[in-house]
Amino acid sequence: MSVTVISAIAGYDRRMGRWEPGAQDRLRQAAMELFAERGFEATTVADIAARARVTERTFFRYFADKREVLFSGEDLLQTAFVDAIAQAPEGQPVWTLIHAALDAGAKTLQETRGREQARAREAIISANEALQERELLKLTRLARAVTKAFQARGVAPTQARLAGDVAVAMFSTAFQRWIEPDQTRDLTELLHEVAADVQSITTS
Amino acid sequence: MSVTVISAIAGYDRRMGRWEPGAQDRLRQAAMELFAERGFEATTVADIAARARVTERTFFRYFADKREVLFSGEDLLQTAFVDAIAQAPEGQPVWTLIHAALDAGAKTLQETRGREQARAREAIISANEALQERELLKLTRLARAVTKAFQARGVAPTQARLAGDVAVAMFSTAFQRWIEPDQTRDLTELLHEVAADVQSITTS
DNA sequence: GCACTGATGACAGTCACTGACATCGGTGCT
DNA sequence: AGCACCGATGTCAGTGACTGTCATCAGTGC
Repeated sequence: MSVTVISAIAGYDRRMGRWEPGAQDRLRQAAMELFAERGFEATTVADIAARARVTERTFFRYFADKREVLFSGEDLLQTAFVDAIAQAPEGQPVWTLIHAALDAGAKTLQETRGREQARAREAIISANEALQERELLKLTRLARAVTKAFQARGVAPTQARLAGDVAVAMFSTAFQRWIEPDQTRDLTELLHEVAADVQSITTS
Repeated sequence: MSVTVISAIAGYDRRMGRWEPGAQDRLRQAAMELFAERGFEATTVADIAARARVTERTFFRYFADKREVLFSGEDLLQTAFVDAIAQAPEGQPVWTLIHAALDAGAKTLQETRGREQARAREAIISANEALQERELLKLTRLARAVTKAFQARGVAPTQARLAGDVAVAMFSTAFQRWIEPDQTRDLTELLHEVAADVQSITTS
């Protein structure tokens, strides 16, 4: 991070090596800036590459496609969910495990990104359908990973799938409320509220 | 339908008008065939257009993009869900309304497509990530429509959102089981099973 | 010195998608 | 009949995302 900032401000000195290091980080940052300034569609990959002082080809060496630059490093969240489920004591009900996973996820999210950065990112994503599609794919992968973690604990396939979907729905809903304007409450607190809401819905 | 088949078999006679009618249906059918034969990526829009006896440009007049040709006519499902919620008697709990919406959706789905056609379509979609993304976007739109319908009945925003997500998760899960090989049970029956599973999960 | 590696550049190519304009049967009006 | 207009389609020239392939050359180890 500090390297990127310094080189971006002071310029890169060729004596330091053949190429300025940190190309991937520069690309990520350039993309975020340009998407925020002009929007996703109005930004070309060539624009991003130019701002990051590399070629377009290099962009595609680091990111599978133009959208992916906004979605790297979410393995952390998945790991948090899965580990929380796998490491919980034996014999606990599914609902308790979902709670544990959600709390672990909230903790990871708040460590990884602050609320303001999360807002900036969501503003970009919500302005573009293609980006929403990618986010939904990532969320579904998360849900399936949770499903797999439940199945590993012996939960029946259908229940495991539903547990994954419900957990992710709860997390997304709480997340949306967390980044609302003027929202000051903690993500964990909102998650507990959401959990109560789910229970009140499924009780006829 | 009969028009399409007849013209496809017998060829089109120019005396019948300037252009062979039913271009959109021909495009849909050509796309399904080619995606099933070669896969989505290995099929170009030019291929589809050629088989449907139109130009590539005409394809894009009917479908916003290459993926969309597999996802038209989903409004019916959404309408079924929303109407079922809107038209239910006053004072019923959310869980009962979800049941009603799901049953209406199941009925619509079984009328629109048979199980075999649903299987063929899912086989194509599950073989390609980009198509999965589009399907997830459609499902999320469905969930949001359900959310809106619940809000219109006075359900609080957060609960309404969760209700939409849970309803769609239940429908997707039951649908997946419905199209499993050798599955003979009815979609409605599977939905009721899934509903019981959700309740058992959310009960600690 | 010297071979080798790994990150990058250079460049040509494919394909999804778009805008602008041309074409010409059908339809209705006079 | 003649004529003007409409609407579905064709034609064509783009732009931009993404890919395959080969060249380059500082650093590294021997």
